[in-house]
Amino acid sequence: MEKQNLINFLSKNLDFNEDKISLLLEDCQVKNLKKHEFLLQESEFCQFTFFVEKGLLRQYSIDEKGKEHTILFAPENWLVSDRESVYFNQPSSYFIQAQEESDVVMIGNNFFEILSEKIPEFTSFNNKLLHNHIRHLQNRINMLLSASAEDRYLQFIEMYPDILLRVPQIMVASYLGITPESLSRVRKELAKKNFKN
Amino acid sequence: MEKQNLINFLSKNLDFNEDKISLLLEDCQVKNLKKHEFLLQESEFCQFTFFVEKGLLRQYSIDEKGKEHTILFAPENWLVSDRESVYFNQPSSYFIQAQEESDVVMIGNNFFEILSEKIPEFTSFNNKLLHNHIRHLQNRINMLLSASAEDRYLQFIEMYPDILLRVPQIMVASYLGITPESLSRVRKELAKKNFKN
DNA sequence: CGCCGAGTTGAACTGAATCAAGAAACGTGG
DNA sequence: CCACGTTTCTTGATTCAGTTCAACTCGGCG
Repeated sequence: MEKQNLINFLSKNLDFNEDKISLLLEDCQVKNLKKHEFLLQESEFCQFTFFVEKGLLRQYSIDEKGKEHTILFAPENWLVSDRESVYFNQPSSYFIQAQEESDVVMIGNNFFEILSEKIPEFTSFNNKLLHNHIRHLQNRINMLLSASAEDRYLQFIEMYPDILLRVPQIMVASYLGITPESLSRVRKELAKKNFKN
Repeated sequence: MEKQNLINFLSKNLDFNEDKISLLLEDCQVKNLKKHEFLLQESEFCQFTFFVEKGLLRQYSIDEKGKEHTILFAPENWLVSDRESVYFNQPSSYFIQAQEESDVVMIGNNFFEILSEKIPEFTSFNNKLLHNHIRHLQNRINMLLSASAEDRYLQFIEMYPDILLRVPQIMVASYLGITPESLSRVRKELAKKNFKN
């Protein structure tokens, strides 16, 4: 079944049997995306939360000078959305793009409410997701406030070793808030150090 | 009544009458803090969410090099907490300190659950708070990724004109992720520009 | 085969950090 | 309420991490 990862994800966290969840998910579409296809573009209203069944998504913004800033990489079993756009009904300032050929479950905005009604415990699960999100953002702010280019890169390797191998360096750089050239130099330095030790 | 701001805040958002809310808040302590007094210190477990009735709180971290990084300023009617510590039961990596003489309502960690039970609509209000928090953090990340020292300062003035006047520059600098010296120069430059125009 | 985006490297530049010193503002205890 | 020490703010000189610009290589894809 094409939504298997999402079903696992929910049934594991909700302790609700797979068949019932499968039933609830019936009217969520699954979309197959080619590499570089967009799920959301700047100024659009974000209509869905996306669950990545397969592949890799990237959420990013483009600033006034035309520079890309990667907000998030979302590999298998991750959720992506522009909560600001969804929740406050604003046009989004982000792009969400498939970085690889991907399968995505499109979760409508009202779906969470529906789920809350049918599964009481879903509310607290949703809460957990929000808290996780907050934790994640908070840590990133801390990193941006305190760490050098090298430290950021090391932290990134530690946290997302798999992603490093799946995206071009230029995008890692835009996640870390440094230029691709700087990242290239940081890597060179690290290689030198590791060779010495 | 000493919790009046919190009562207003909740009754406005919950459309629940003041007396009932007042009753529910009965077992929340109010604490008066002298300037520089701490509500939370690094490595402690955060036991409360704090609602600022009066005064100004600051949440910050200290990195390995001993530098302070301001996470948040919380003036009247703001909530502060280390959600990561509260929710995931971890020792906190933050300090929460009174920046002025302040009155704070201490909201116990189970209080939100209690409220959810008694006021069904509270759940969605809480949701809104979490989304707001996420929006706030997300915007800050965007700023840190894309804006220069001067831009950050201008954004700060725009967003928190009142706070600017209530805290030393050194703390604004630590919020913006720049040194106090740099902030001083940015201000000087801006003063020059404004004089010309 | 030829092209284009990604990565590397070098040289010059620059925004911000660091270090240092002096002036002003603050607060604490006598 | 004054006096003293501490913190904050400013300014200058210097340094440095990271950016910018430009040239060249490499690997993949049409």
